[in-house]
Amino acid sequence: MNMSPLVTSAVMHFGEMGNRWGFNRTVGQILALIVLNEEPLSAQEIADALSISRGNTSMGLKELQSWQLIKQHHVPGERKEFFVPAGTIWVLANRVFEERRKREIDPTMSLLRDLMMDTPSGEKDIAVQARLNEIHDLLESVTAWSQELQNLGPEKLDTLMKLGAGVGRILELKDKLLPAKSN
Amino acid sequence: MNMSPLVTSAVMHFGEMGNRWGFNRTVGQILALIVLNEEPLSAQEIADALSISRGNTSMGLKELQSWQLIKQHHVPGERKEFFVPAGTIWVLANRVFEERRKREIDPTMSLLRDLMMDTPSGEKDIAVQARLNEIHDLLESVTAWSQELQNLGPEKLDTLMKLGAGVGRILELKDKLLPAKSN
DNA sequence: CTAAACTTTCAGAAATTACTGAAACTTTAG
DNA sequence: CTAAAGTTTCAGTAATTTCTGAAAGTTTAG
Repeated sequence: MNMSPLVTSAVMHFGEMGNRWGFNRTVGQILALIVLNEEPLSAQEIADALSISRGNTSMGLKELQSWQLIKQHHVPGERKEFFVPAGTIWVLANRVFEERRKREIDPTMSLLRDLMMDTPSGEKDIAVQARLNEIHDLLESVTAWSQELQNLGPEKLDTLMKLGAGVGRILELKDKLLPAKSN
Repeated sequence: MNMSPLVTSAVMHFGEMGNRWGFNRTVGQILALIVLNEEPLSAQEIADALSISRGNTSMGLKELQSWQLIKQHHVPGERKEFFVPAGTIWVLANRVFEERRKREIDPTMSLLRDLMMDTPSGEKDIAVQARLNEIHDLLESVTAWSQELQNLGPEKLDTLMKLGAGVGRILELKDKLLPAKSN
């Protein structure tokens, strides 16, 4: 399995981006390689193509599976396991998003809730709690909203995006349109 | 400047979260401290409160300024500089979002565009370019949309969020409502 | 059961990233 | 101009993260 220059560039880049996206270089490279190949790849092929150790490859694949970005693919008559992307690009992007939310936002929300329950130990702490509350509410809004978008699915999301600045206008109309909404 | 237990917990947590949010532990702690204090803080006070070196503090403040999350605040009659948050929580959240987009998405979009221009070196590369194109379009949609949200501002965003699943319904109505839209 | 084919684990090495503190620099009061 | 008050830089060190490769583990064919 030797990579074309095109694939090589893309794989290298996704490796560099990897750490910014929440996983490390190798994991990013492995993901790119699997996504860009239509043929399922074995762990050994991946290790060879990327010139990384078999052990590292194994750990990377494990991590990508824990993110649900790739899945195993059994080829009849073959002993070894092959790997393919866990879904369309849209699905993968959602998974990354979701996973990052779990790591980057949820723990903070949870802590903020706890801190808001604590008895303030003085004047200043009351103001601090107000701030924390503000942060909490913002995070809550953002997560609620991002989940909403994920539920919409790609086509509707696309409509929404094409709407662009029109969203503002629609919002203004909304009350007239859905006056008796139940939620 | 000694921190109350409440502030300490929050600061420590934001430190831990720091690296997940794109900056390091110390930078996260400094930000939390500045945001939670209504009084402007000097570099020395920050270094003391967090027990970190003056040099590290200076670098952290510099980074936070480059992210536009804090700004200097001059106290008349005082020689030293003080620091305060660069805006409301909403503004800060937007800045973080924006900055991360620049680091995490823009470089990839740019590379993808370049790779799509390259002459494919074979059969397979054509399929690869199709994939890359798909990724590019998705990223483009996401960034366009996130900018849209930022322009809405917090109040409208809030309306939108309260709407929740209603968004889907509105989308279905949209064509009837804005049949002659120009964008 | 055994051997072959393959995978995973993990201790230590390598690479990367963050932090300290002393020296260099800047600004302002006098 | 000089000294004092403050800030920034950066070489070296410390801490953290990632990677390797050999050993241990697993599965299946026969």
